[in-house]
Amino acid sequence: MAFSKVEPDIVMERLLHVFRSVGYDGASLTELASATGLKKASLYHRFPDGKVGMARAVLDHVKGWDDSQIFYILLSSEPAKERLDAALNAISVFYEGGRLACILRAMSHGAAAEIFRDQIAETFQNWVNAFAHLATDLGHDSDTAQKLGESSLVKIQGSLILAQTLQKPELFQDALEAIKTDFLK
Amino acid sequence: MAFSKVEPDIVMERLLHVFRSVGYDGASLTELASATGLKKASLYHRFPDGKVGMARAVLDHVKGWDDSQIFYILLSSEPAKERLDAALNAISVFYEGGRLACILRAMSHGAAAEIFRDQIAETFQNWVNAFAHLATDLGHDSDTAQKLGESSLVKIQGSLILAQTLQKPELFQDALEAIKTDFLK
DNA sequence: TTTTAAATACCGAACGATCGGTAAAGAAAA
DNA sequence: TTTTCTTTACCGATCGTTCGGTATTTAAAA
Repeated sequence: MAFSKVEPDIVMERLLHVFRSVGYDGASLTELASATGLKKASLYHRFPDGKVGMARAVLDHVKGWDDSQIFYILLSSEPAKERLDAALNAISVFYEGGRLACILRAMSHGAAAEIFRDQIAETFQNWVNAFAHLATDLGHDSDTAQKLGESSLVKIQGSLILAQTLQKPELFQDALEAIKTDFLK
Repeated sequence: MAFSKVEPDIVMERLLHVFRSVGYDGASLTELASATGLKKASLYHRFPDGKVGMARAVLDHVKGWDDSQIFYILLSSEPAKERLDAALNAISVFYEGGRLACILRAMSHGAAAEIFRDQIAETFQNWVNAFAHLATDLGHDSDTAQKLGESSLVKIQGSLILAQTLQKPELFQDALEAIKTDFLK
């Protein structure tokens, strides 16, 4: 690498921030460029596939975060209750306590929906499965565990929407608490 | 009105369908025109404020639906349990059993977010309040009723997202069932 | 009842602005 | 010097929007 005025990690963070804030269609190259501090053509040097490539890179980046921060924790060999606490804490950090939107939801409308539908569905399903796995470790039967996995994602996604539109981040924290209660019941 | 190739009700339905499907930024005038059967210039005759005016009209239309189909039912003088059933049924119909997205969520990204933020927040709050009111009628105390109102919206919104991305509409029906269980507990 | 004028609705064509994207040249690192 | 990265300048396409003009309907005048 010759030189880079802006570190790749920073670029990734900024792209993620723009996409999750305004959605795929709402994110113009002009905004992506000014947010990253790179000119449009420089973005195309780093992402030869353009806007689609940037979005794909962001989704891959998030997938890596999921693997290391969520699935790794939920499926580790620690005591089940500690795993649940650790995962919910990591989730709370990632969404800044309910102040940031979910990138998967932001990519589920318009032009991006068709391109990334399968990848988004797979990620959601992985989340459901990981939570369901933890539920079985906590003694729930298979059917109940599946329902708990689904309801966890429902509560995370739904509370993020309400937290942001009503500007009440505590609704997100309440939802995380409710998930914990459900699992330990 | 002189003459009208396409009935206003039809136009409203088509606009609603496009906006909720692809979001505000994702809905181009070209698509809105072809969906309604009107040319772009004709859309501007009916909606002098252009795309923003169309979105506002759609949100007003949905507000009217909320008032007559949800709030009217939830706050009527019928027995509380029957009100709950009727409201959940109406909601299920409006979202076609989980196959259609929420227009409010679709308008929460990008350019539309800034324009309609207050109106969207108000509508969500009205939903929460209506559900909370019903909860008190069912004998729940004030705090519990508030939580039930919030969790109802969380489940509706969250399950709509999962139902559509995972293409499993039954997740939405499950959520409606869960709401009923929560209220009657 | 017929004629005429106003009002209403629609549409083709074009507007300036912005979209995502690219080619070529300059500058820094190797 | 070669390679890597950034930059300026630009492209065609599409964006939301507007204009000039044409149907169709309503209503007043004759």
